[in-house]
Amino acid sequence: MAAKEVEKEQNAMPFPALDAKDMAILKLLQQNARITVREIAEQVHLSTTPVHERIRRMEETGVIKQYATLVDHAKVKKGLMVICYVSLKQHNRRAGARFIKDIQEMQEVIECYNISGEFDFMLKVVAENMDAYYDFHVNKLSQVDNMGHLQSVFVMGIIKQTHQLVH
Amino acid sequence: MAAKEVEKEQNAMPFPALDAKDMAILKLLQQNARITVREIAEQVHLSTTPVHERIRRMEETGVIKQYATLVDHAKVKKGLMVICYVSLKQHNRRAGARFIKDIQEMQEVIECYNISGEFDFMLKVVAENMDAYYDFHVNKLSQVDNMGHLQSVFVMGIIKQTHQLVH
DNA sequence: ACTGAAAGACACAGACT
DNA sequence: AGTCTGTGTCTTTCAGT
Repeated sequence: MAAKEVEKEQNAMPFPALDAKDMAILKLLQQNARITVREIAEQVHLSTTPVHERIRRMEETGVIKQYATLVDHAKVKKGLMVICYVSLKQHNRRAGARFIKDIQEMQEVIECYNISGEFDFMLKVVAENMDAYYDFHVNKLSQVDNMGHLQSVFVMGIIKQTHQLVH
Repeated sequence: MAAKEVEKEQNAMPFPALDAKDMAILKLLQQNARITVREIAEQVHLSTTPVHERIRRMEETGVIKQYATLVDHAKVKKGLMVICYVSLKQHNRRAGARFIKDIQEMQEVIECYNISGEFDFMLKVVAENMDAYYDFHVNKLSQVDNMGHLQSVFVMGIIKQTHQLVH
């Protein structure tokens, strides 16, 4: 398969509805991004050309966002995972945009969602250990402009972690 | 690259410390699981053989967990994301194990963590829409044995979502 | 551990049904 | 929208630093 990276405007194009064969292809790719087109073709009972064409189209239309390699947290010294809740002092557009920009630049923050409820954002943060997280919390996150309340919830165990949206 | 799937015992083997070249390889693979060995070799200033060997070793030792294809939630009809907090009534080992087994079988639950604080678990749930989530909440999640309190927080916007642990 | 070469497998494009 | 065929590129192995 090609070494070409998927980088498209995510919501730019309309896309035709995915049929059962597209879903079957996606399911296989989800589990193993490096499966060969041949192997997919065999399993979905097509030849390589249409499989190739369908994958190309799903890349183009943004159905496929990325081919990612998932790495063991602990083995790259990111053994601590923390869920962090944030509320801002002010809620105008400028303040929000500034916060978002800051968050996107922080390598420790691997996910950030705008959420309903008493807090404004939920962050997933990874760090080597508690010292590193404390440093991040006190010296980076707390220092962000317009920061209101902050609450940390520690992940003590990973029960399930998957990216399987298609079944 | 091979179409071989990575499926090893996650914590089974010891692994030698990763050096700077391993990290550089991991960084490239994280961003694009389908990059060619040749391209990696060029960028880290090695020939293909050692790159191939290093990747193979990181697969074996579980540093590389999976080559995954990441799919656009909305485009596969999983546009609604909900964070769901769960507390159990009883906290003995059997009750916990039973809950974990049930959760792992639910396709709607894509992540589940054991957490500190007033709740026992945090779940990330995806569904097509609010109706589908309501159905999941009332007819599946609430029905789980030993279920205590349940609280849902809705994701209104995705600010950041990455798997980049190595920089 | 690395380089370089060499064999076989693969992606990808083209002509056609 | 699909199968078949061919070309160039890639993975993967092996002998030699």
